[in-house]
Amino acid sequence: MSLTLSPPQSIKVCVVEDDSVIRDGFALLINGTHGFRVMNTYHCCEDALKNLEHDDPDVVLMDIELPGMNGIEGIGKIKKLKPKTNIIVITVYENDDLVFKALCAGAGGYLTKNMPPLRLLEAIQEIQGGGAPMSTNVARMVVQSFQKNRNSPLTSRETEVLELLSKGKSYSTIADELFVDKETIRTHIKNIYWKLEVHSKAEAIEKATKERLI
Amino acid sequence: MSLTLSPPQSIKVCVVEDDSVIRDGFALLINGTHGFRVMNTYHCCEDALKNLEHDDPDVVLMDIELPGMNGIEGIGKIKKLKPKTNIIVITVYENDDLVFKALCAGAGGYLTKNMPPLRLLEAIQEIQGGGAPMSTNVARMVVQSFQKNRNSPLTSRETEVLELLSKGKSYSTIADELFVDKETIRTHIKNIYWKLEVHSKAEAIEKATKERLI
DNA sequence: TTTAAAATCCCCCATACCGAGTTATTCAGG
DNA sequence: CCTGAATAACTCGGTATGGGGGATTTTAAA
Repeated sequence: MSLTLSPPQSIKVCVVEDDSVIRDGFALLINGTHGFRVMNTYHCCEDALKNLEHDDPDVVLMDIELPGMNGIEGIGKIKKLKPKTNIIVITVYENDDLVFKALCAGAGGYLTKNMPPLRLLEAIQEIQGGGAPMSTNVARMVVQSFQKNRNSPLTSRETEVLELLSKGKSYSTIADELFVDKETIRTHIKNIYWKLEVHSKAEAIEKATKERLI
Repeated sequence: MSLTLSPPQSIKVCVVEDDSVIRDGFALLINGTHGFRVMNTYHCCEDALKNLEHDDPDVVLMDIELPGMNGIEGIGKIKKLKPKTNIIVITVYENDDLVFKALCAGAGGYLTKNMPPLRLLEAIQEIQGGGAPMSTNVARMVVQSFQKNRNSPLTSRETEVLELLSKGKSYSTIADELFVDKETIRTHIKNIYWKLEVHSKAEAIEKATKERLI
């Protein structure tokens, strides 16, 4: 019989959240549920990082706006120290910029604070089971990020050329890959520049990326 | 009092699925639930496209492997004709390639056929409510696609340079943006090429993208 | 504190690339 | 039949790129 305080199948959780009411609420909910155990709670990333090795959490619930280091930075540092830790962002902010920064930094889930409490427990299980818990809006943002603008001013050939250009290929290489003359590619690119109202490769790629033409 | 066959708040659904058992199962489930209505079911995209204007569905449930046009192509054509239609892919295949192709083509959700039946109804409501229903594995794939390789051989400065290079910027532009000399950028790029064992910009970007270094 | 890695800068060279301007042919779809 | 799309050709001047060499300074790790 094991003498540890929690059974081995318990999911070890840390909470990083500056609002003590929310922090304690989460801790209470999680600790009060069989199969979960809160190792520690913190009001800032700095403290959480100090004890990360000792706490050895499976899942970290992470706020974004925090005193000192913000949550995005914190995610990066936790992932660097312990790459297998699963991090779920829990915040009130749901704007594109923050969502993508958090995911790029290594977050494996993204929820908003107005979720029903039981959703939190589901999410922790979901991320441990190989999923990626997301709020409705975040899921949509993420999926939409794959989709192109359907009102592109570019023809399909022009889009094709611009895509290859954005991969760093030269006019000659593109010409070879598309089995046409280099001059044809030059003409396509001139037309692309004219349509996008730009005067260089970098501007074209920037504009096309921003408007999701490629 | 309205004389239409379904109340205005009913979600109009079409099913495209070549297995008649599954197709009829879905239709029965959806039509048997208040607030949902199946407009039509099809065994191939071609037929679904012919009646798309008439059916005017809010949501299309789309299989991938189909006789004739495959589901990915079908998604693109439906979105072209009626961009506001929400499409949920329902398939047995969950590999990266198919998932990303489907999302790029315009799918707004992606589920597997082994889901519990009620999940289908939830998913239809979810996508109509601005969400993006995904199976556990698909959600994880999608989130992981934002994350970089944490074992990059490149230094942070080199990564920064390669990122700007991949945006189509020239050595001089990169130098200006990073407030260093062009010669410094050239050295960084030489080191990047050496580390990645490549000999050109395009190769470097290709390799870095594949290994998620940028 | 010694060392190694990272970041910075400089030179040469030859080729290929790029942006701008202009014109023109072929072909498919409405 | 006419427009848009894709294709191709020409010139011109300047820039970018890849490869070679060497050097210094700053930072981080051992």
